[in-house]
Parts: sequence; C-alpha cells; structure tokens
Amino acid sequence: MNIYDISRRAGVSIATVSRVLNNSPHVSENTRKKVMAVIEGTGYVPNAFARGLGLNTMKTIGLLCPDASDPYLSQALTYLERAFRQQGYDCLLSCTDKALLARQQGVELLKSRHVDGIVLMGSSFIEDDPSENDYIRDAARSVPVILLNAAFPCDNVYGVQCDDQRAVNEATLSLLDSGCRRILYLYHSRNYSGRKKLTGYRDAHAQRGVEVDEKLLCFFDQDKGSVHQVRDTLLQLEKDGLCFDAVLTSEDILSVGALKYARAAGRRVPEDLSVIGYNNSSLCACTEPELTSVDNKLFAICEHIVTTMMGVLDGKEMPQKTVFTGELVKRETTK
Amino acid sequence: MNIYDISRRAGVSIATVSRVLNNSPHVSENTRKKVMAVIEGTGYVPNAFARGLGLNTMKTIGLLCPDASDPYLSQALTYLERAFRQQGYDCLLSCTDKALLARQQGVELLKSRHVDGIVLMGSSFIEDDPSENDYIRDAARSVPVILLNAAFPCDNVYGVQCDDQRAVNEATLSLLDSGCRRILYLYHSRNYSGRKKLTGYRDAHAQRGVEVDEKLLCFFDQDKGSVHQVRDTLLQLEKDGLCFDAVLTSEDILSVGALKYARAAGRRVPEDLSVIGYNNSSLCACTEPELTSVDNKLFAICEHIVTTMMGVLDGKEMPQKTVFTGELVKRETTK
DNA sequence: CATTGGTATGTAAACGATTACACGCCAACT
DNA sequence: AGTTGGCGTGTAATCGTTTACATACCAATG
Repeated sequence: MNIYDISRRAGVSIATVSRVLNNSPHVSENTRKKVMAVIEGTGYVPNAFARGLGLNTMKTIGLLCPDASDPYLSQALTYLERAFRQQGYDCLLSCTDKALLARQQGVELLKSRHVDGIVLMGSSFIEDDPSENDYIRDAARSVPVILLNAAFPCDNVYGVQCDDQRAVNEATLSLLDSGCRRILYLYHSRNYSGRKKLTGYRDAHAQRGVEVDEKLLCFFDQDKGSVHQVRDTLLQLEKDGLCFDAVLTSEDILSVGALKYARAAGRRVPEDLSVIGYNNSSLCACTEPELTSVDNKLFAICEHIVTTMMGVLDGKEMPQKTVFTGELVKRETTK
Repeated sequence: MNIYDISRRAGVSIATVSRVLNNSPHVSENTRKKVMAVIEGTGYVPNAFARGLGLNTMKTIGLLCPDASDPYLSQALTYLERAFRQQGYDCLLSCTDKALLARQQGVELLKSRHVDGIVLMGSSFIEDDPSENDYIRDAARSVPVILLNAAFPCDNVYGVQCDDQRAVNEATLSLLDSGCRRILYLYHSRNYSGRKKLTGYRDAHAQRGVEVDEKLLCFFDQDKGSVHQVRDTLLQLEKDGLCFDAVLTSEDILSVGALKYARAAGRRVPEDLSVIGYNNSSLCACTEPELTSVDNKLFAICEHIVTTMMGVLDGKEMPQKTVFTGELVKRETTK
C-alpha cells in the first residue's frame, strides 16, 4: 500500500495525495475530503524511509544513554522522549555502556540513521583531555549535540547542566556549619562531573579552614557500589580506626548504604552521623530516616535540552552552556 | 557523500561498493581493499533511509513503553535494547502513557517507520475484552508483536510472562502458613496482570479455608501511590479499626509505604506485621528491615523476548505463550 | 581452437515519498 | 476580446541504496 495505490483509488495524482498528507493549502476542499476518505479506508501509513530519503531528515532525535536502568538517567529518558515527541520528533535509543568504544559506535549508528540531533547522557568525557572526545566532535560535525549535565567547548555542542561543584560545596558547608568536622565522601565516578563535585567538597573545607583528610575520600566502582558493599566497607573503615561524623555521597544509592552502616554500627542518624545524598531521587523518601539530598534539577535540565534542541533545529542562536543551580533538600538525615 | 562519490574515487561501480559494504563474497580481495581504503578515508556512512527503502526493513525493533522511569520497566528497557543491538537490531523507543489512544498512536508511529518487530511493555489491555485491543491486532498485521508480561491470543502476537497469579498465590500461602490471618493487599493496577494477582490472593485463602475480608483489598491510583500516601492511608485504616497482621503488595514501592506505616504505628516487622513486595527490585535491599519480595524473573523474560523475536524474524516457529514461574525471595520482613 | 563455466564487475530498475515546474482553467482586469 | 494572475492539479526528476540481470574476462575442457 503506497501513495500510488491511494492516488489511483482517489482518482488523483500522487502529488495531490502528498499535498493532502502534508496539509498543503493548494488543495481544494473537495479533493482533500475524497483523498482523506481513501486514506482512512485503507489504513495507509506513509513510508517514513521514502520520506526521509527525500527530505534527508526523519524528525528523529538520537538518545545515547549508558544505562537506562539508572534511576537518574531513566527519569531523564522518559521526560526527554515525551517532550520530543510532543514537538513531533521521535527518539532513537542507544544504550551503550560507558566504554568509549561503545559510545563511538553508538554515535556512528545514530549518524547512519541521519538523526536530526543527538542528546548525550551520562557523558564520562573529560573537559580537559579533548583527545578523548573526538567522537563528540565527530558527531557535532553532522548534527547538533546536546550534553546532559556536562559541557564541552566545541561548535555545535551545547551543554545543559547543574552546577554540581557549587551544589556539593553548599552541602558540605551546611555539614561543616552544623558542626561536622570529618565528612566521609563516597563517590561513584571519576568523570568530569565527579571531579567537579570533589572540588566543591575540598573548597568548602578550605573556606571554613578545615583540613581535608584524604582517607575520607572513598571511591566505589560502579559495579561494586551495592548497598551492602558500601555498608561493609564503612564498617571496615570504622574498625580500622577511621573517624567520621558525616557522610556525603555523589549518588543517593550510596547514602542508602551509609544508612545501613549506621544501623549496623549502632550510630544514630542524624545525632551521631549526618548523611547527605545527591540527586534527590525517589529513594530519598524510601529510607528511614528519610534522606537529605541535593536536588540537581534534572527536570529543568531536560526541559531546557528540548528547548535548546528545537531552537537549534529552527536555526536560532542558542546559548552554548546553561547552568542550573542545585538545591539542598533537607529531610531527616541532617541536623 | 554518497555511494557514487565512493565509486568514483575508487574507480569502480556503485554495485561493487555496495557489495563491499555488505560483505558480499563476489568481490576480489584487491577491489575490496581499494574500496575500503576510500571509505575509511572519507568517513562515509551509508544512508540508512535509502537502505531501508530498498530493503523495506531497517533492522529496528520498536519498544512501546508507558513509563521508562518505572524501575521495573526501565530495567527491562535497558536489557532489551542491549540484547537487540547485539543481534544487530536498533531500538526505536516510544514512551506513550497508559492511555489507549496514546498507545494506538505509538503503534502507528512504529508502523510508519517499518520496524521489524514490536515489543509492548506494561500492557494494560484486558484479555477478555478484545475490543480494547484492536491496536495490538492492528500492529500484528504488519509485524510480529511480543508482549512483556502479558498474553493475547492472536496470530503474530507472542506473550512472555511470569505466572503472577501463582506467584502471588504462593506468597499469600506462605503468609497464611506463618500464622497470618488478615493480609492487607495493596495494589496499583486493575489491568490483566493486576487482576490475576488478586485471584492468586483469593485462591490462597480458599485453599486454607480462610475467608477474605473485602475491606483488606486496597487500591492505589498510580499517581497517588507515593510512599507517604500509602503510610497515611494505612494509619487511617488502623484508626478506623481495621485489623491486619500482614501486608502484601503488587509492587515493591507500595511495601516501602507499608514499612513507613509500621514505623509510624510502632509495629515491629516482622514480629507484629509481615510484609511482602513484588518484583524483587533493587528497592528491597534499601529498606530497613530488608524487604521480602517475589522475584518475577524479569531478566529471564527479557531474554526470552529477544530469542522469540529473533526466531520469528528468522521465520522459525515460536511458542505463542511462554510462562516463567516467580519465586519468593525471603529477606527480613517475613518470619 | 571453440566451447563452457565460473568469477568479477557494471547497468539499470526498483523502493516510495517530496516538490519544482508546467499546464489548464477561470475570474478579473484593461 | 485579449491579457493577466491565481489556483488546483499533474508530470517527472530526485533522494541513495540494493540487486536481478547482463557482460566481460579468463581458465579449463573437449
């Protein structure tokens, strides 16, 4: 069933059918009705390949996502897909893992499909080592690229992010100002955003004249970051004589592990131990006591990504870098 | 940059270039090398539209998902996307909401893109009201359709599911056999799977000769099912004089609310109150005490969906309905 | 040497849309 | 009446592939 079939049954030319399909004004009301009737009757759906071939666009946005089961990313995914579709764009999903090669292949795939734009999620690239980022540059040569929570100074690349450094800085300050002096920092990722957060932590200590004990910085591999492993690690640290009166984490899930530790070690939260997470995810309401966390404005970021993409595709000038400010949401794990 | 450019630079015909691209054996080693060199040199990527137009397939699977931020579905999403890509298929994502119209439009979209197959996730359709399911029938007319955790007797539609009824039945029996007599059942959904679960609950009571008090069946709207609302509702029920010694829920998140209630009401878990969730999601390890839950074999289901899809696309005969058996994973909220 | 058969390559016709351009018609002008 | 212009419609080229079929070549065979 193609446009010729329709044109034959409606007794018009294919050009007219195409005009009806595309709401062209140059069709008489009569003809339009006649053609529409045939289309409805046959259940005809235009072939998107042919259309794409002719127009060299298929109204598709490519989403590159390292892990759609990560609650943070999956929330972004849902929002982005819905918003783009409302704008008339479909989404092609490519869940690479974090490995550079996989991401390169993902970009290649999206390019071959001639997506109109690419949103790069969970980017692990490093701003100051540009050689690692050739694939972004490469992608940006053919289509606009928007980075979720990252920035990269390159033509046709737009960054929409939360100021993680400042957000962690403020969270750390709030802990220091509530009297904590030894804040354990648990983190998952050494990527750009991860390093910014760490800087925020260090700066806060400098601002308050508190020295940072490097033993308080504790890295968890992505795979090994299960709740129980965090708990056990902290128990071991305590046994090894490490003192800490607060835990700050780069992800909410790590804070859940910290709470498990507190219970196992018999430490009261927040009286003996303060805990602050990051992302303000739905997990925060699930723990007991409920988790104080940094809201990193995912929703606003996604909204702005869609706006930016639409603007760029319309040929408008758009800001290359947009930064939102995180916000500490106090619940029950802080004084 | 198209196939003509390549053929010109390599001094061969477009047919030869195409053969090289498609690993046809009918190309001499010399020519292949020559063409490959040009391709690498120019960074040429074949146009997927043209290819799709010619072949009438683009090696794409359509994923219809009501809500990618649902942890259950997003986990499935991640797994499916990765597995399909390993098989050489890309995924087009369409996050409709649950509304029938939205799902219809989603199917329409996937059809226009000539996906090779469709996976329907989170289907809320009802097996015994076939009129609501025209869109499935419609989709199945053009491509194979596979349902995640559902079944629908229709040609070209395949169901891969967990026997939710039996799983809930066994969970209920285990509560009854541990001495509980008034099991509160909290559920989120009245769809097919939701009703099956309820049946499992009722059957278990019949099997043990315990009468079901209808007041113990408690429905939560998807939007209103937040942890705090569940807690407050249960507190209210208690205040209204309803007695219950166990809570069984259709989703883990509802169980989290039940645990919040227990803490607020000063009831010890599991001594005064047993709690069982459903899905065995990552939430189970986050609560305190950790949540006993039904593992509904999502991983196995997804694996089988991919196998089935690949089989069907290869023209093999595949089972129309596959059922996995759930398993109760005991943790700390049951005796 | 003529015939056969296989292999490497090229030619040209699809695939199904969009759209520039051409055409015919009719109303409204001069 | 003849010219103009606008509107509705149709014709045909175009997008970049794949692939059936044709062709050219060369080695092996009778």
